[in-house]
Amino acid sequence: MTAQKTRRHATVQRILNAAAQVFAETGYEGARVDRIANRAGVNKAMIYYHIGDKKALYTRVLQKSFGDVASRMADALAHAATPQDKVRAYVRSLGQTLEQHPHLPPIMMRELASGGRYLPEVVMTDLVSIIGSISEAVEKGRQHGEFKSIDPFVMHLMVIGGLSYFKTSDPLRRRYATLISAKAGRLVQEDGIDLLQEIEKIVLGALTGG
Amino acid sequence: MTAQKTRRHATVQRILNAAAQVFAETGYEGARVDRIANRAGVNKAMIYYHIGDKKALYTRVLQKSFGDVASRMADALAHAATPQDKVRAYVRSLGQTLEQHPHLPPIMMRELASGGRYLPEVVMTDLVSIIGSISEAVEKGRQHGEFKSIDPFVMHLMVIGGLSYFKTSDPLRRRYATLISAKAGRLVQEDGIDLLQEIEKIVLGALTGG
Amino acid sequence: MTAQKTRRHATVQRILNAAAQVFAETGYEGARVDRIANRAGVNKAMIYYHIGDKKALYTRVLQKSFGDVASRMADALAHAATPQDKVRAYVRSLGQTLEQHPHLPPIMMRELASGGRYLPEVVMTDLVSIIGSISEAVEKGRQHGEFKSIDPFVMHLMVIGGLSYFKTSDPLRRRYATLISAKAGRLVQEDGIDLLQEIEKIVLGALTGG
Amino acid sequence: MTAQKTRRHATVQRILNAAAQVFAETGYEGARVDRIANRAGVNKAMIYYHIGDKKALYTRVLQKSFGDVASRMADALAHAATPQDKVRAYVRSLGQTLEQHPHLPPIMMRELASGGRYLPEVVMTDLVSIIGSISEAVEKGRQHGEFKSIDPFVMHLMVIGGLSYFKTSDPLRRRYATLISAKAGRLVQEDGIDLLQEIEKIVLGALTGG
DNA sequence: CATGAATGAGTCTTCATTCAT
DNA sequence: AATGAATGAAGACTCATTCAT
Repeated sequence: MTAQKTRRHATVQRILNAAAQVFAETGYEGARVDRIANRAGVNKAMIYYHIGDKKALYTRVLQKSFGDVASRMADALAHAATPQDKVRAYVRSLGQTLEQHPHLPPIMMRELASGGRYLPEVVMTDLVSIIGSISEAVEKGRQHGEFKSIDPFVMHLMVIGGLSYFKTSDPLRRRYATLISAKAGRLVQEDGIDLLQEIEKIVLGALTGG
Repeated sequence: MTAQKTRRHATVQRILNAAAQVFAETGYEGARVDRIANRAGVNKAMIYYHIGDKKALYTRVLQKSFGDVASRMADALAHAATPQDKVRAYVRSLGQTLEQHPHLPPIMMRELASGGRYLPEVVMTDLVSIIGSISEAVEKGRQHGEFKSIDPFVMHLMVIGGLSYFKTSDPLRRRYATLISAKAGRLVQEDGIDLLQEIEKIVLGALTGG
Repeated sequence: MTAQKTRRHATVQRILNAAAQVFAETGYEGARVDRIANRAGVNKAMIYYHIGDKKALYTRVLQKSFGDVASRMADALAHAATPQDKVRAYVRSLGQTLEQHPHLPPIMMRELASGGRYLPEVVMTDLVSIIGSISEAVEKGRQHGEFKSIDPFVMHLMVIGGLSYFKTSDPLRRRYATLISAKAGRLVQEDGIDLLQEIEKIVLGALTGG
Repeated sequence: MTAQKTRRHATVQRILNAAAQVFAETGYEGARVDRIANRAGVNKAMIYYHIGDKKALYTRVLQKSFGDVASRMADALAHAATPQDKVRAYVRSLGQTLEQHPHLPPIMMRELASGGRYLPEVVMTDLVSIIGSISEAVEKGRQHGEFKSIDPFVMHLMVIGGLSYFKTSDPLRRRYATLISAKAGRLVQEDGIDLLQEIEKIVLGALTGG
């Protein structure tokens, strides 16, 4: 029984991982169930057997992925003391989570692009709770006189949007590397760029600056 | 003859506008040629006659849309004198262009999400030139001692990403208005928010601050 | 325009006829849209283009077929004067209609077998109106003292059921011809049997007899 | 060993009963092996283990069901003395058997509708023997001068067809009760109708009547 | 130019059947 | 015997694209 349960769980995980990849690469409409099955190394019918139809599969992927973002963020913020630390932890947590779930930015961006057509409420709750937490930190910093009055929602969108755009523009930056270095010179960094540090610098600069 | 040319031009424009909308709403894979024809009020075969297949249609939409972004930006930067003015003009130009072409953020985000699969080089050239211009302005400000050392590429991604996320999250913000106000309180602004001013504040704050 | 309309109409008719055959032979569940398209000599997608999905196609077939039964019956009864003539016309009309639409008995029987799962209300109205008409005739005959008191609904079920069973048992009677003549002897008639006359004899015998 | 045999037998019976129901409700093509297994409360693979594939299962159901009809009929006719009694016993036996095996009419009707595609010869032998018996009775009645010359095969089809149509039309009569009472008035009876008595009246009326 | 009809290659989904444990 | 997992072959339906008029 335990052996069977383990086997089942492994199959489901393989399916969900493959699905996350394929959905990220091609979007919901472009994703082919066949392709997901192939990449997961399972028979296509097994997806329907273990999970359900394409939409159910997509929802499972969303829940799993976004749930992880929220729980990591909650953890990170809980371990930070001062507002400044919380802001740093916030940027760092987001950055690390997106690093470890490279399918997240594409999926999030497509969801937004389609008006959140398939986004289940559970996921939305997670996302809103993140905004709530960082807003709270910014507000507290303002009350303590450490921070200037900055709109935390706009700030959050710039951070998450900037991170997403950076991550997803990677293939383009590689493909058009010569074009870019010709037109934009040394200003566009190589992989070596410490993205999170730069974002942190901009955010804290705006919050604390002159 | 001229009358015919005008008619033809009008038809093509109607098709391109309809296509921009549909591609923005549903993405390339989700877009249906039938739907585009319907929304343009033309017979489906006319799309093939006037423009070509779905891919060609998509490329035309991309070129038309992104070309406009670049030319407006060039214009805006040319009329700004100081580095600070240039940064303000940059934010304002981007914001206004996206305001007038609401299909742009979704299309851009989906393109990035798919690794720029269909992005033609012409478009890429436009995008890179924008980055080049703003980088130049930032660098000049730094040399003048007005600006701190901020990575202009990361800054640009935060601006364009923030704008895109803000625009495209509108339907979600409406749909989950109650959920949002419950969890994130007054911190999430209503439509009244002056988005561009907030972004400007953050960017200039980071560039000039403390 | 007229040429196109004619062409369209012809295609639709070919589809409906083929569908009636295939639904009769194999039932709704057993029918293959591919097979219907083949038999109609049209591309499968044309069925969806002209009519709709499998269910819509089935409904169309039912309406067309049963509608014909009802209108022929109304016609036949209108031209009969006395109750006895009406009963004769009733049997004859049913018999002839089923003769000309050999797919009707199988379809009706399967519908009944499945509890009328797909039977649209329009069809039911037709069927009920037939029962109403013959009931009226039987009642009138009873009031005139020509007929004994016979339940017209049961009588109708025996007539329509008997006709259906006779028509649909034809292939079995052929396949097991030797078995039948061995066990049931001369009592089971050949094709030469005048079915309608026999039914008429039984019905009128019961109505007027003894 | 005997305990095991009993267990096995019970399982097989549960499967056959469930299968009879499901085949009756949805036909062979519409029946799902999963559904049969569920309704029987056994694992799907057990059906293949104990009985065989879907077709074998269907054949088993047919044999079991129709075999019962024939043996009950033989019994009933054996206990009837006069031709009239035999006709009464015939109607009554058929009616009671169908009452106790409500899945029989749907299955029989579907078989006929499909030309007896899956009907095994054994079953056909049973059915023919019934016709033989009643034909014999009718013929004897005619020779004794009690009966008029009525074709016993047509009569049988009307009886079995009428019974089948009555039984299977029950759900439709319930669903469209208001429609029916509006159009066909009091003529269509409630459940209280004594169907067998009515059929008997019609059959004996035709056989003996003036 | 314009339109409705036609086509063929998918794409999702289901299901009878078998396998491993 | 019994079970859950696995498989492969359809089958319904869609859609980009082309054709005839």
